[in-house]
Amino acid sequence: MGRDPVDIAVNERAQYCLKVLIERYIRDGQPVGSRTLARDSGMKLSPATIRNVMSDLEEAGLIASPHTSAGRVPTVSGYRFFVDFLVSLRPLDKSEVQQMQQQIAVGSDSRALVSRASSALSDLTRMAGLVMVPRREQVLFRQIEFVPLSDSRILVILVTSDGEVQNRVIETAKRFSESQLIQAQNFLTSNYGGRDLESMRAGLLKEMQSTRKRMDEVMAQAMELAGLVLNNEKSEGDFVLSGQTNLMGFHDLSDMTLLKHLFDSFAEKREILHLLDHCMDAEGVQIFIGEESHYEPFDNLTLVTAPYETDGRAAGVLGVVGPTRMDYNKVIPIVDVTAKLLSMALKRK
Amino acid sequence: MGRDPVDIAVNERAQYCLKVLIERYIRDGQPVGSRTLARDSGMKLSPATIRNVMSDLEEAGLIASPHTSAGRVPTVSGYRFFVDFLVSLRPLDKSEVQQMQQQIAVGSDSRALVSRASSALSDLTRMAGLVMVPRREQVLFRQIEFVPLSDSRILVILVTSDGEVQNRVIETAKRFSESQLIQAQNFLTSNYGGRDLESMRAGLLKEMQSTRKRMDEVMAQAMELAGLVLNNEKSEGDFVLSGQTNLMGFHDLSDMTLLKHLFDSFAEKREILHLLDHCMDAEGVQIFIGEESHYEPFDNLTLVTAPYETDGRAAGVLGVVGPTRMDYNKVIPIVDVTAKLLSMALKRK
DNA sequence: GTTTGGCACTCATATCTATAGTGTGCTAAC
DNA sequence: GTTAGCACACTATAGATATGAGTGCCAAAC
Repeated sequence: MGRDPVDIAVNERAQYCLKVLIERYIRDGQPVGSRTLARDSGMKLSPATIRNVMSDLEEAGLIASPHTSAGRVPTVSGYRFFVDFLVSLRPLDKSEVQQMQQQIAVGSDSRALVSRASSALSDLTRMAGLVMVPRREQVLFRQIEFVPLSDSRILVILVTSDGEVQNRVIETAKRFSESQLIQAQNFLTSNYGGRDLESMRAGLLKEMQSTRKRMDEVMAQAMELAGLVLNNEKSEGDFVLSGQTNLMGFHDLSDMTLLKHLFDSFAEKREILHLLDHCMDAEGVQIFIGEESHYEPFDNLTLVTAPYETDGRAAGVLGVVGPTRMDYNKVIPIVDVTAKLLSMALKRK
Repeated sequence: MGRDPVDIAVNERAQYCLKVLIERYIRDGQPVGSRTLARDSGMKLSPATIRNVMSDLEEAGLIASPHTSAGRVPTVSGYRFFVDFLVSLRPLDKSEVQQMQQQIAVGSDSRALVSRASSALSDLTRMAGLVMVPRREQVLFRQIEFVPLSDSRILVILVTSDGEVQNRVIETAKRFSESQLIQAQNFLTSNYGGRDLESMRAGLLKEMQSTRKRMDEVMAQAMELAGLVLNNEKSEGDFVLSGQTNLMGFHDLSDMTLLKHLFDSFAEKREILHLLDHCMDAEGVQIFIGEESHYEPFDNLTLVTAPYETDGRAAGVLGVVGPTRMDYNKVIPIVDVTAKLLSMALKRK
């Protein structure tokens, strides 16, 4: 890996060369040689001089050559240095923002919002868009309904503050009368309405333990039912993915086997959720270049994320996935703005 | 295309050769030559004789050679002849069926059932599984609920006989009181409960036209709301796809661009639904080989479908998608059995 | 008339070779 | 510190050549 990139060896001129080199490489995917770099840089230096500079950069581990006589390409450290210190972000123009705002803000439930945000991300970046659904701690319990389907089957509908509906069919041992069910749902709604799902779940558990004996059988069952719904698979979180197929267009990602692994891991979700969870705490845009994510299917891919919030509290994370050689200047602002727009769209509830 | 495949030229021996050739080609994907075919066929014939037979088969348009000096590969007509007359279906063993039955039958709502059937298909065939969700005509309206979210936003929940829940947030111009909403949902539930969604939709439309003037404002709105939900995107039908990435493993399907188109068309859904619709009427397993589907992304792919039913009436279609060179002997029974199992699982409701 | 062996021919694939082009590293001069 | 020049390394490309699989056809055998 060489020495620390921010080494004395890498002076301002070298940094500028790195910037030009990376931008050039991002543009057309070819290793760039000293000749082209000398021309591109605009500085009045001969290729030979540039070669010395490039040699320094290679020494510092920021660039590398695929083989003896090709130009140089950025290494992961090179990209890292670039996104940390050298990017010149290209802000979206107002019309783009407006269009996007419109696209996202066509209100309704948060699920639809999230889904549209994801589409917006993939459309704008032409890569894969990724939006985590709001974490449960942020979602308040509003109402529960029990709908009898047959003697032993009950449909439980859980409505949350964001207009989201979760439902599940449950098999019960004994039969409940209509009035019993109504009684149960009134109890739950009045006792837990307005609390967030996590605390509701905890409260239910506690209550069930402490009052197991003397509690009305129906109530106990109702709580159990509600508990079942809350134990939903989604409890670990979930995300919406768009534009997965966009990744199939990139020449950089032409290895079918690797791409298959990637897609499988998108479908698997678990590991990726784990990865996204990590980004919740961060302040703004966060970037994982290649192996930095420590998640094998993302090798030679880059993940750009940003957290979004509802009413000032962190609610989730969104981002895009694309080849390491992506247009960071453009992508970073897009992710940033999308997160902000989504936060705004989720606010007025 | 040559003459009609069932030509005089293609006698019994030739058919047998075709069968052996196709099974061999399916096994290892290489064009098969006269030499190997002579050995494989088991008949005591020299390669030279086989060459004559193959020449006849080529004449009939059932096989072709990629170039002058390769073996022969089946054409679409060849596969067609094979699946129509030559397949020796390899029935699943009891344990497989049982395992599958178990996997599918873990009751609950039809959506989950459909989803598990799709997974089963893709797992067993190692290709992509496809299950259309039951058509609306087969689904009965059970209950509707209006949940006020804010002054102008109402959550509409529609419960159907199969335990399926559709929901949608609706913006209304004016505010409704809680009791008005309850009144509306009672009206709808008692008037339309037990009818299928299509007839409910039609009935609502008619009612709204004939009684527009003298109808209670709330009822009108309620009907409009219900109508909105019924006009759901899903009204055209929907399907669940599994194991899409399985298709990325096949050497036959290594063209990334084509695969991208295929995946995009899976996401698009419309055209594929159209295709599946066509298979509803058929009796048993139906097969579309390559261009037979007349749907471009399916060129050099094969779609094997079978309709399934609920309570004796056709309800939907399921199937698998894979390379034309698939193991028909195995796949056809799998699709057949899955359809039957799904029909059984949907029955007891 | 069906089957077979023999032989010439075709074409894809692999291997080698030559060549051109690109870009580097090093050294010596400015 | 910068530049020019030169030898060297490596890739990519094309052409030449060989190899091998498989066909088509014909004449002889069954």
